[in-house]
Amino acid sequence: MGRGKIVIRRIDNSTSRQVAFSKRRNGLLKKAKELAILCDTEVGVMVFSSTGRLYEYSSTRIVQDISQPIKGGNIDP
Amino acid sequence: MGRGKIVIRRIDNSTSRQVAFSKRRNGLLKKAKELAILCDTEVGVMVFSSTGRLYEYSSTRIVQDISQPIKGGNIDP
DNA sequence: AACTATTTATAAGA
DNA sequence: TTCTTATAAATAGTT
Repeated sequence: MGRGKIVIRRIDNSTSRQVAFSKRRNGLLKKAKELAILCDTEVGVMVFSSTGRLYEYSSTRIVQDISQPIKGGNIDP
Repeated sequence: MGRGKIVIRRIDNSTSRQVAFSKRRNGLLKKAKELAILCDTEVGVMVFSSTGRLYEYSSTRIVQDISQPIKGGNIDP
């Protein structure tokens, strides 16, 4: 999908790899969102950069939901 | 990316929605794998069909890893 | 499931 | 890093 065909293999050049990461990460999250909306399904995507930064998408608030104390539960007294 | 442009909104027709789900789900998983390989990063994708079936991709074996007892740990004595 | 016209994503370059 | 553009790739509609 670009000026030239590429093979799917680790990009050696660090700068090129970073640029590709930024572009493709955005593309992946966009696709995930489209899939969830168009097909009315649950989709979750997690991407970690090499520096450990998290980029994510989820069609529902799974993580946020459990971050709240459970009423009458035994996790957060 | 097709014969006609579409708007990103739930596909009403059940058959069309199922077809789109199959095509786009595959596309998303492919993209996730490409991102992980090209950019040497950790990527995880989960997709649930409307019937609850799971389709997933992960660049590393996060879930499988913790399914094994931790040596000297306190989880599985 | 296969086919293709088109749209979309994106590689390379500025 | 952001914008541009040529081209590869994904996919919508069709068969």
